[in-house]
Amino acid sequence: MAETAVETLASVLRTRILSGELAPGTPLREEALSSEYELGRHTIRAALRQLGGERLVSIQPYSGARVTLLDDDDVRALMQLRSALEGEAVRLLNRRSDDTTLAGIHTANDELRRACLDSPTDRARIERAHAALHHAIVDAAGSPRITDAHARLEAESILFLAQLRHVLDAEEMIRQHDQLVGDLLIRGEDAIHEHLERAADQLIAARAADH
Amino acid sequence: MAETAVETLASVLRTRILSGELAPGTPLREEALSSEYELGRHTIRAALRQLGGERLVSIQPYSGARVTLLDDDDVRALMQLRSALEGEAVRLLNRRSDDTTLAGIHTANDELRRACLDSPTDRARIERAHAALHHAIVDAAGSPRITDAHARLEAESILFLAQLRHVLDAEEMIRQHDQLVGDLLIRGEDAIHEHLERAADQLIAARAADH
DNA sequence: GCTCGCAGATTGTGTAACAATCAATGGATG
DNA sequence: CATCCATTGATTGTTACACAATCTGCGAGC
Repeated sequence: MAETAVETLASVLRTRILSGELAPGTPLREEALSSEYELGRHTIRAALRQLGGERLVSIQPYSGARVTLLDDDDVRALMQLRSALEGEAVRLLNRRSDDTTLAGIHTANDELRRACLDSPTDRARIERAHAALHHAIVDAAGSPRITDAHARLEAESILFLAQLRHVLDAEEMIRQHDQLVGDLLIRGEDAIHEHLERAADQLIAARAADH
Repeated sequence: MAETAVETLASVLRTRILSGELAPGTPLREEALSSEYELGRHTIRAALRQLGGERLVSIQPYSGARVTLLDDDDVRALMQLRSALEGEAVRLLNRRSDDTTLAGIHTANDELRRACLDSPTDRARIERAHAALHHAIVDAAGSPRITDAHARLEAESILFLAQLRHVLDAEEMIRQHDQLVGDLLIRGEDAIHEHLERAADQLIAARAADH
């Protein structure tokens, strides 16, 4: 059955990164990981290389690996991809749009609201709920292919959310998503395009502000 | 200035894979690469792990790395992403649609036709031209963010083309793209959605045929 | 205060060795 | 003759050690 050490390590680190425990920018030192997990340095390096290929960590020669900090271009490219894909999902959704398919979206939005109100400081929970809502929207389109395609962007999207933490408080999070869900049927794809573009703009503007 | 050995190796292998010199399914043996490039096995392994993260090679425990063979689900997810993105590009394109922006598309299509007629056996050249045409369509939308997002899918798209080789001959390639370019302005995004879906279906059907 | 250079820390790469697993070969058996 | 199983050879997975290459921060000297 043999899951190799490199694979398990990569998957553990991936989880720690996506949960926000390892924040974007955090350095990942080989010796530290080596003694923490009791694995040889080469094993660590292989796992880091793999995560590098997945864009979850960035590797600078002779300076080491750190959790990826998405730069402005990364953010815009990622959001454009999501925008195109989620927009397509919404278009399909509005073509079928029976009430049962929308139930999942409202449930997910309620869950997000509850997370924001119950535990506004537990960002990991909020981010999971946030990702789940967007996932639900894509799912509601009823195309397994779109769901697959969206899943491929999910890891990086969560990385984006981890950076958005300091920009968007829980209240604003609720407000924006209530509006999104309310507008979905009326304004269609434009609603989600705007929603995603606003998020990207907010992060980029906030970063420009602390110059 | 120090480009590390792992990086150069990864980039050399990437090029060889995307040029089609290393066909999908080809095994990549560590010892062989080690003596071919005169590098230690660990260096090879690190590069392979990175390419694994980029999805260009698939690594099976204790059985080694091979150039990724996209399965049906991979193909559908990739095409759905491209479809959403290129569809978005076409929508933008038709909103501006001045003649100069279209010139690039026609040039690229002419180049593709020339490649198919001049050297129908030089698949690498045809694939470059093919990728360039789709790239030109996305470029014509005039949004650098969409271009960025599309670039991220390009490597895997070329991998898809490498597998499409045995399914689509040069003649059919010309026909489908002449139709696509002709329909772009009239039918808009639907034209490109159909174009991409047909390509995916053809590959999947052909594979089902040799069971 | 600034620059230079040195020293320590960290990463990059290689070699050697061995364990773990796979794959194919070949017999033993029905 | 076909089938199953075991052995063997090839390949990958992992480690330890060594050393080179490079970065980084700190202090000496100006």
